Formats: sequence, structure tokens, C-alpha cells
Amino acid sequence: MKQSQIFCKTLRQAPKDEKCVSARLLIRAGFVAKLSAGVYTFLPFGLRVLEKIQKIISEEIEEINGKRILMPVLVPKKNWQKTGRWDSFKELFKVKGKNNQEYGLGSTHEEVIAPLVQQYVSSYKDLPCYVYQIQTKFRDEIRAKSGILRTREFDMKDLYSFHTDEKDLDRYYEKVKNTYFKILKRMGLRAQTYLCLASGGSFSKFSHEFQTITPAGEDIIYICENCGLAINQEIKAEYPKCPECGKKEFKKEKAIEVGNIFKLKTKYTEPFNFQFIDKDGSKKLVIMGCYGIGPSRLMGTIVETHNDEKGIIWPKEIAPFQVHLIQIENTQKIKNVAEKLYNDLQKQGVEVLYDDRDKTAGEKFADADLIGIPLRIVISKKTLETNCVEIKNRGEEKIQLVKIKELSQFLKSYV
RNA sequence: CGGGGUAUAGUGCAACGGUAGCACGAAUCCUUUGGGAGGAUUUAGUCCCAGUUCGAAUCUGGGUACCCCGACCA
Repeated sequence: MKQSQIFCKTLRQAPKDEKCVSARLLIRAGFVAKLSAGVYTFLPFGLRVLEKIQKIISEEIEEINGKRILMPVLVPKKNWQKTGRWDSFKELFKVKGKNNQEYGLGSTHEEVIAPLVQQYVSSYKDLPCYVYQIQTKFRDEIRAKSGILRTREFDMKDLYSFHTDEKDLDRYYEKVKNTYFKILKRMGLRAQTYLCLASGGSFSKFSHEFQTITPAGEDIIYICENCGLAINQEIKAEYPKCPECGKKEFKKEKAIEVGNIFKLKTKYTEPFNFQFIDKDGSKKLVIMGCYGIGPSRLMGTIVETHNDEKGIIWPKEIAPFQVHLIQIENTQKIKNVAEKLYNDLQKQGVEVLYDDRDKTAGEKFADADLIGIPLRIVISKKTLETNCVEIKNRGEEKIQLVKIKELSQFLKSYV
């Protein structure tokens, strides 16, 4: 992508009403734009990152046999009434159609998935079954905050599993737990993310959250200094000792919930009377689990944990581009070489952002640091004297010169 | 929903009740180009509605939006 052709621009200063580090950087660098509190547009860079996050999640969920679908946003009132959430779910956005038909905007999709899967599952032979979607969710948050970390409209991957018995649910639950950590690892968040015990709401004793440590977090968690299991403050009173290893030493941290997993059991299959016929011919309620992870919130969390005073430092796998190619001293000769290199790299399948703008070097470097692409390649009069380009990793000071001829080989070992 | 704060040009900041100004951005031209360049010319604004006043960005009342803290968060 040529930088001169992108319609959005970087800002030298962040809007003064954004206090949150990730929001300030994402807005300044042109990844997102605010429409209103808790409602954001994803700009070209931001969308690329979001799609990379979605892709990683999709790949890993497909690995554990999830099948992707797309459910509607408009969910009829009667579905919510069946589970009691039309009245009890305070964040539900309610809308009314022309024929006075009422809907809740999808904020979570148990009310859609349970009756949907019910249509196709009738026997133990149809189970287990794993279905997921990546969809925009709507929640009428009392208070949206912290840029894209807590919004009224956000991106969410929700996976639902259906089982004949709790043992099978437990088995899959553990699998998803591991998969979530794989996903977080690929996004550069594994080291600062803890599995955290949290309340399970009304349907099970507890659930697990995936909590990433950051000062921007809204939750307080207590991390066992011995085994690393975390406990959410909301239930800490119940656990003077670590339920995993029995030790009593905890450290208190602020964290943000990037994912969670629930054993729903029959909470949502019962209202729909979603039963299956077991081997012995008896009818039983289907056992259900649900597993959420939020791509847009992950994006904010990654920025929150990967930045310096100059800007964002994207982890490789989710950076909007792999390479930021910058030409400085905009002579025709340099432009020609840079343009050719840009085309060659793209032919090799390298994702390149090419700064072909007529700007001074300082401004281009400042923008590159702000945008945070992992690898910066500079072409200038100086580097061309030895037929080289200059290579630098974002977040490191070290600079090295590589012959243009050898660049593609160099990148193979890098990208 | 309770508490606090803010609202002036695209962004960041000024302006005693008396001609709304500065920097960055954007536009044109020239000179520049290795860490946010220089000159010349231009562009664009007082959140909304009332009130007080000869006169309101400024004072008063109401509204709205945004930010922060708390409560809330399947």
C-alpha cells in the first residue's frame, strides 16, 4: 500500500479528551476514528490488524474443530423472553420495527445458537458439536471507556459447544483453554496474560477469564506467586488459599479481560427444551459451553502493552504490514529504485507499506515509529552508494545495511 | 446511574464583558530533504437554546456531547 494514497493521516497530537494510551496512539496513528463514545470506525490500518487477529483466532478455533457461521444481529424479543434476558440483561439494546416487532441487538448469541443447533441435533450421534462466529456485538454499556477497550459496539468471536454429558464438556473446555493461550501467544500477549477464576454467574460455580495485566485494565486480579493462577477480586474472599496449589501468597494487579470461557451446562438448552436421544433411548438435555474472545479489545490491549514514547510496537503476526519501506531524499533515481523494490517485495508476498510521500526524513521516521510496523527499510542516496538499503527493527536501535540484491533472501529468514 | 472535569479552526492552545489570535495541519509557489525544514500567499472556528447587557467566547439559567472516578458488566 502506498502511503500517499491512504485517505487518513497521522496526528501530531492526540485529541485532548482521550486519556487512554492505546486510544491516543490508535487515533494518532490513524488506525481508528471515534464516532461517539464507545463507537469507533476502523480505518485501513486498523482493519488490517483486526482482520489479522480474526484470522489467527479462526485458524486456532478451526484446529479444535469449530465450524464457522454468521448469526444475525437482530434477535427477536421472544427468544430473549424464553431465557428471561429480555428483562434481566440490562445492556441489551432494544429496537422496534415497523410492525411493532421488537428485537434485541445481539450482545451474545445463546438465544440464537441454542434453537439453531436444536434444529439439526436430535441424537447422541450428532454430538458433540462446535460452532462459532465472529460478529459485531452490541451492548448498551452504562459507561463506555478507554477507547476500543470498552465499547458499545465491538467485535467478538463466540464459540459454543454442545455435549451429551459434563465430562465431554470438561474435556473440550480444557482444549479451548489451551487454544486460547495459543492464540494469545501468537499475538504477543501470552507472557502478561493469566488464567483467572471468576464468578460463573447463576449457572455454574465459576468461569475462567483470560486477564492481561495492564494499568488500563478495569479488573483487579490476585495472582498466585507460586503457580500463576489468578483469582478475580469479585470472588477473592472465597479463596484465602490458591485452589490450585494451596499457597497463600498473591500479588495484586490491574488487568483487562480479553477472553472468557463458561460451562453453561443446561442454562440455555433448558428454556428451549433442547434435548437429544441418548444411546439407551432416553431423552436428555444437551450440555453446553460458551467461549468468547474479543478481537477489537485484543487490538487495544496489544497496543496498551506494546508501545513506547514514540508510538506502537506491533508484534509481527498482527502488524498491519510486515515491512515499512521509506524513501528519503525524493530524487527521481531514489523514487525509481524504491518503486521497483516495492513492486518486487509485493510479488514475493511481503506486505509492504511504502512511504512514497514528499515529506522530510524526520517526519517519515516519526510516522513510522508511531505506526509501529516491525521492520523498517530505508532507501536513500547514502544507502544507494553501496547498493544497499538500511534495515531497522521497531523498538531496537540497531541499524544494518543489506545489499538490495540480497534483500529478498534476508527477508525470508526474517518474515 | 451518583460524583468530578471539559467544550474556541481538522488537531493542540490563547483571548479583562469591547475588532476571536497563535502553532501544527490543509492549499499554491519557490528553496529544501538521514529524526517532525525555511520564506511568501491562502484556508478554516466560539457545542445548542434562552436570559442579562449598548455590547457575550467570556456573566446567568437550561440542554447536549465528551473525558475521568465510582457503581454496573451474559
